[in-house]
Amino acid sequence: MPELPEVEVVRRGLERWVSGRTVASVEVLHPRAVRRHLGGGEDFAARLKGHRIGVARRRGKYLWLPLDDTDASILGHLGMSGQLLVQPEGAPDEKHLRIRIRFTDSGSGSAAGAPGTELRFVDQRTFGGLSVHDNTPDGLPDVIAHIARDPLDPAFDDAAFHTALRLRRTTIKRALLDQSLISGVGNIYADEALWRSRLHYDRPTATFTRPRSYELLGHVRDVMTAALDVGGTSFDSLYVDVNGESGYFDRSLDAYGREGEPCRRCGTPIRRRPWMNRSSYYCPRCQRPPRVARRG
DNA sequence: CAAGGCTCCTGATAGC
DNA sequence: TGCTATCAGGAGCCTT
Repeated sequence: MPELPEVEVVRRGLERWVSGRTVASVEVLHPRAVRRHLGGGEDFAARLKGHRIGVARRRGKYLWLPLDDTDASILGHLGMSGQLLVQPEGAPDEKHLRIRIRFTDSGSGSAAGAPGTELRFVDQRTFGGLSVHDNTPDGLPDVIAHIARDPLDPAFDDAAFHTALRLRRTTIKRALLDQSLISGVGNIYADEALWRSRLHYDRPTATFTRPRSYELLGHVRDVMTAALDVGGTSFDSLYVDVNGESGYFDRSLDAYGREGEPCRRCGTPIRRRPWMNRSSYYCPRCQRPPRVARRG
């Protein structure tokens, strides 16, 4: 389940292995993988062919590859199970291979004799996908203009985040998952940051003081940075980075997925609660529910 | 306009 | 054995 750290690992892999290469051909093997591309698979392929890939960029969980000499980019989202793999040409197709992108510097067009590589989008659950969009004047694909900056972005405005949080009439975990308020945080890192902050997921955002908001942001950054340092999180074999290497940050999680296991601070068994059609993991002792009566 | 619920999808797993 | 139910969940879209 890729969140910001995992997507950043992928972005770095793309920058290393894909940026600067020119697209020779594109194969779309599953229409759902390009469903955000309004022109369909054929148009997607046509928009890429012959264009050189610029430096890979990322905002939150979105990443994009600018197409040089155009005002457009390939936008990608990994969804739940998406992978961008750089594979040797001729390697057996993955079971859930959705899109294949070949480059001019390999295969039959290769001047060197070395086997070339291709970029593959592999996605079991097909929540992710690739598409081409025009850029805004800021160089952002237009369809993600509503996505907020992420907490690792140097231009992220902590004070504005606190102000926005105070104005919301919602609870803290919902706010953390709202990509128009702060991007890159998913269910896993939300639970981890809340555990570190000793905050219950149902605490109303309107109760947040500035120090509390800042402390939470600090923990969000710390847990993401720690995950980045070990190359991303992996809970099953679905997530691997751009070169197919799994992360292992899941061994360092304190709350997520630890139902019944002792809290690493106080020993109380971690609880799992159904929440918004998913789960929230928290320590019932360290993260006390708000006193305010909850509806429902 | 904001908030919250629904839905898309596949595979692993549990229960009967 | 084989079926069904449940869970994983990001984010666009729709309703209230």
